[in-house]
Amino acid sequence: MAVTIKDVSKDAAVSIKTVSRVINNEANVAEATKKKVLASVKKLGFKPNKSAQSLRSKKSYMLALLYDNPNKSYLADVQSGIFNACKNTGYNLVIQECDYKSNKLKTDIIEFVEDFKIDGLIVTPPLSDMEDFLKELEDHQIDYSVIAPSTMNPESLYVSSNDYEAAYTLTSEIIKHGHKDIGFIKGHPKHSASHLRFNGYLDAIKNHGIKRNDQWIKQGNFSFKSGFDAGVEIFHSEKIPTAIFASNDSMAAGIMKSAQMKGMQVPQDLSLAGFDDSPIAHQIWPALTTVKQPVEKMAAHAAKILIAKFDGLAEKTKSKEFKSDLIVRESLRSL
Amino acid sequence: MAVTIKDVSKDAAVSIKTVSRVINNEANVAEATKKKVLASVKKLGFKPNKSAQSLRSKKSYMLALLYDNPNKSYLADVQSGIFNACKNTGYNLVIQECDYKSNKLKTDIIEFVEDFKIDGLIVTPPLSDMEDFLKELEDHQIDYSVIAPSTMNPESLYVSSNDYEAAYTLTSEIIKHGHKDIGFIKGHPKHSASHLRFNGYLDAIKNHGIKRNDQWIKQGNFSFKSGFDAGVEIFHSEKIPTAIFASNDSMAAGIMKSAQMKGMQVPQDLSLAGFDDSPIAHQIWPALTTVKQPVEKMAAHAAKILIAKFDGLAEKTKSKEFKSDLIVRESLRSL
DNA sequence: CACCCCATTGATATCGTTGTCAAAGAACAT
DNA sequence: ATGTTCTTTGACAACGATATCAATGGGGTG
Repeated sequence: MAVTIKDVSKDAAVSIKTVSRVINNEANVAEATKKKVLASVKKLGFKPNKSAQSLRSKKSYMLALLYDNPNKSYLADVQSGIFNACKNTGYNLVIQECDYKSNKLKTDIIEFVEDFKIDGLIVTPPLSDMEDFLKELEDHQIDYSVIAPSTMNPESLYVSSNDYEAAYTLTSEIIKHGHKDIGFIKGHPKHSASHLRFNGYLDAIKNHGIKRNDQWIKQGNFSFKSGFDAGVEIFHSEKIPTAIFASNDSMAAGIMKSAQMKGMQVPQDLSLAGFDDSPIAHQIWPALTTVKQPVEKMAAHAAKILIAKFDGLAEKTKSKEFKSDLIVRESLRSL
Repeated sequence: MAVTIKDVSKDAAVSIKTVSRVINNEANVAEATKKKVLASVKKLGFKPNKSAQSLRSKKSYMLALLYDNPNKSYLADVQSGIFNACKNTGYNLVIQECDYKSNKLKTDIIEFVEDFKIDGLIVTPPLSDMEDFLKELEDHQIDYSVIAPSTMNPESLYVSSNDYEAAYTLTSEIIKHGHKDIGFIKGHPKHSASHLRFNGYLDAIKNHGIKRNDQWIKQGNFSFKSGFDAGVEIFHSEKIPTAIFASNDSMAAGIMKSAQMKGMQVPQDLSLAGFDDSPIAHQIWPALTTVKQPVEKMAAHAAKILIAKFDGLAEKTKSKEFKSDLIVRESLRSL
């Protein structure tokens, strides 16, 4: 069988409680004792049994990722980031697909957490925008950290990105390229990012003295199809914009498709910009001008602050805003 | 605190062992007793404590998904499938990113499994092609089920797809459209699917009396860039094929980009086909002719046969081959 | 020197299950 | 009627950690 705490205690000639103290980094253990125990731990290759720890301490060393997101590449990046943050911490990741529209959502998740003794949740959009859901988690004393929350409560754990600024910068860049007629495709109304990006666009054109034209502003939902449909609509207008900024890359790709089907060339007849720098952005031609968020890093940080909280290191690792990068590619041309 | 087995035993006026027997569906419990216990379980809302079960029985009720795959959409589909299969079974999913090139792979995974008492692994390409790795798992008596294995051992648990046939069918379809000059981009040499698809292509052209032209057959690695590079090379040939079949959609998109950059029109100047029906296939224009594998269903089945094995229902749920569908879209035109 | 305090340590109970094994009773054979 | 076997059940130990709380001993104080 595997090495247990008992074996270590025998080898180090101390009680099991002392071993427990050492491996849990508790205070009030003499330096010499600590060294002795750690030597035995290493020598025997002792690893605490997770189930036993979990049973006694009501912790599972499991984080859960909550998601309900159609964007597969986003999901994969988030996972990857969390995974990296968990490495060597003893924590692991369980994933949990949700339906944010389900009215059983709250009870399901709470049951799941209590069932598996999940230590903490990492919540992604659009769940991160559901205030009542987060409230419910708090009521049940469930720890969580939010990626891209709609309101940044300094008490809570979150990572955010500067969507507003990034959209402002990208819009300004389009204007710098000589464009004045700039359309915009809004994202899913339930995502707070949609509003931030839209406001960034609005403020940018306003500050550059460009008047808003609602014929060129369409509601999308982040899906390729919604971008395609928005494109079809816009291209039916009597006047067509010279550039369109879509709130994400999928929708930008949708617009590109509808433009190309109409016989328009990108960027000769129409400049395009997206958001996210998802794989599609450079897998189409011309490649999309877009904004790259450090999704992996953000997710990793979200996991880190949770784990830091559990390990009592909350002071060191705090909620944080991440900066996005503008990536200019061929889909944007100068007029 | 939560309801425990003790509470149930009191309520049902039986011993805790009997309750345990009932919830574990063990034999030799009188029908009347069983009913009584189940009534109490329901009444009190009893749920076994996973940590305690795990500690005592050395099971974790956790499956782990092993992956090392650059294709994010594939990963998301696999996850989704497994997730659905786990629903209502009491099992849950942990994900584990691996590096198939690492020489620590074997020990890392075995350590992970033993550490977390993972009940079973679901192995995806390219790990599923590493015979020595799978052998190692068996040596350690670790249960696993393989998605798309290179050799189908009737003893082992696996789900496979008919890559060879699908590639044969797709190639035949291209030929039916009047093409005789058909290029092929091979996939990652470590994936067994690459060879199956290539062989399907080879046999199809041979059986239709078309001679193989190695100038139009390039080695790729499933990445967009490798497709792009292959396209650039092929378009440097003195004679250019009228159609190219790439072993996956990303590479097909890469070829499309290189063609479009050369001023060629798809499908007017070049027909294209991919494989996988990943999101990119219909997010570019013209949309790709491709092959759709029921990835989610396959992954779900992989999880099901594992769980069935644990629950002793192995007879009912067996390894299985899944059929792919041909999807003809605009990227393929008749000559 | 007696006293107290605090840091350090260990014996033992405990978490909530499942495993072992024996006992009780029913069913069957002799 | 008696012995044998099989089904059903329960008492209690065990899994491997952490929690409680008391014991020990060295150092400081008056």
